[in-house]
Amino acid sequence: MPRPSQIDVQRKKLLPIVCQTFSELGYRRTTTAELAQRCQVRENILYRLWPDKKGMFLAAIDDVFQSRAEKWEQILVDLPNPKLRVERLVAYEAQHQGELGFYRIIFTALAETDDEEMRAALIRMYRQFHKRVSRQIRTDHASDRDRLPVSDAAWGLLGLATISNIIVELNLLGPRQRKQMFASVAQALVRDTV
Amino acid sequence: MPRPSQIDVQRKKLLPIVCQTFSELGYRRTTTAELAQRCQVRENILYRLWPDKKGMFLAAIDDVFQSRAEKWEQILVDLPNPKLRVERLVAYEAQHQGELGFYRIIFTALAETDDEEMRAALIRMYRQFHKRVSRQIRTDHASDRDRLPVSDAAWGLLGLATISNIIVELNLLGPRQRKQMFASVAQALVRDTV
DNA sequence: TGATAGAGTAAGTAGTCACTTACAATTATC
DNA sequence: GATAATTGTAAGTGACTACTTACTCTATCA
Repeated sequence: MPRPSQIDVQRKKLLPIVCQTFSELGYRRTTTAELAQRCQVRENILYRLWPDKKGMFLAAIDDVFQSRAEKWEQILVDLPNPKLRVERLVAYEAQHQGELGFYRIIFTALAETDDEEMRAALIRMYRQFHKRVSRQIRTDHASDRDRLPVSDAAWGLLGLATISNIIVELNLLGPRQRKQMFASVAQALVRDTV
Repeated sequence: MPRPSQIDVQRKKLLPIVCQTFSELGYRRTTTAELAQRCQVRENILYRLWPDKKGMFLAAIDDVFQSRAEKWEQILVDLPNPKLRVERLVAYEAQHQGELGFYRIIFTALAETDDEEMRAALIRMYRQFHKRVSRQIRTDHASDRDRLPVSDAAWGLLGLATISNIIVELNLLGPRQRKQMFASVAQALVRDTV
C-alpha cells in the first residue's frame, strides 16, 4: 500500500485561502481559476479536495463560525471577571466589525437558500452563533432576571451585528457613531436595568 | 414627429415582474432569457428599457423601499392613534416578514458592494428605511425621553428585521417563537420604561 | 398619406468558466 | 526495487448566457 493520502491536510491548508478569496470577491467573481492561482495549485487539484465550486464555498461557510469562535476564546482567555466579559466581546465586535469580510460569504449564501446544502450550512452556522452568544449572556448575567429572555437577546445581538456589518460596508455611519450605536443597542438588549 | 416613446410606461409596467423574478431566483439564477419570458417580451426589449442586467437589478433595489413604504402608509391610513402606530407596524412586520422575498435582492446586492452603483443603490435604500423608521418612532413616542437615542433604536430595528428575515428563511424558529422574539426585542428597543 | 421612429421578431455570437481528461512524476509501502 | 496509489502538469471542451444585429411591422403626426 503506497503513499497515504494527504487530502485532509491539504484541505485544511488551503481552506483559509479559499475563505479569504470568497470574502474578498463574493461567489460570482470568484472563479475556480482565481482560487487555483491563489492557492498556487492547478484547478483540478481543487477538484480533488472538493466535489465542485459549491463544495469549496460550503467549506468556507463552515469555517466562519469556527474562526470567529476561536478569536473570542482568545479574547476571553485572560479575563476571568464575568462582569466584563460580554462587554469586552461587544467592544471587540464593535471595533473589528466586518474586518474579515466574512459577512460577504453569508450574504451570498443567503441569496441562495433554495439550495438545500447552502441552507443546511447556514442553519448550522447561525445555530452555533446563537448558542454561543446565549451561553455568554447567561453565564455572565446569571444572577440577573432579565426582562428580555436570554435567547431573544441573543437573536437581537445577531441582528445588531448584521446591520452593523452593513453599516460599515456602506459607510452609513462614521466609525465613532457606529460604535456608540452598537454599544447602546447592545446594552439595551443585555441589561435588565440601566 | 411620429409615435411618442412609451419607454417609461413600459418600464413601470415590467418592474414588478422583474422584482418578483430577482426575489425568487436571486441574481445568478435570474437569466435575461427568463426575465424576458416572464415579461412576455423578447430579450432585446428589456435592453431598450435598461442598459444591462445590472441596470434591471438596480431598478429592483430602488423599488424595495418604495413598495414597502406604500404598504406601511396603507396600514397607518386609518389609524390615527399614535400610541398604536409603531406597535401596529411592528406587528405587521413580525407577521409578514420575508413574504415578498425582497431580502434576497438585498443580500445579493450586499455581496456585490465593490460595484459603486450597487453600493449607491443600497445606501439610498437603507437611508430611506432608517429615516422612515426614525420618524415613526419619534412621532409616536414624542413625549418619552428614551434612554436609547431614536436613531440608534431605528438601526436596532433594522437589524432585528434583518435577522428576523434570516430566521424565517432558515426556519431557525417556529412562527410563534419568532413573532414573540420580534415583539420583545422591538419593545426593548423602543420602550423607555417597561 | 407618407415619412419617421418606435415596437416587435428571430437568430446569432463572443466570451466566460466550471469541470474534465490524459498523461507524467513522485513517494510510501511490500 | 517493483507496485500502486497519490500528486502534479497542461490542455481542452462544452454549456451557458449576456448582449447584439438585422430585419419587419406599426402607429403617429405633419
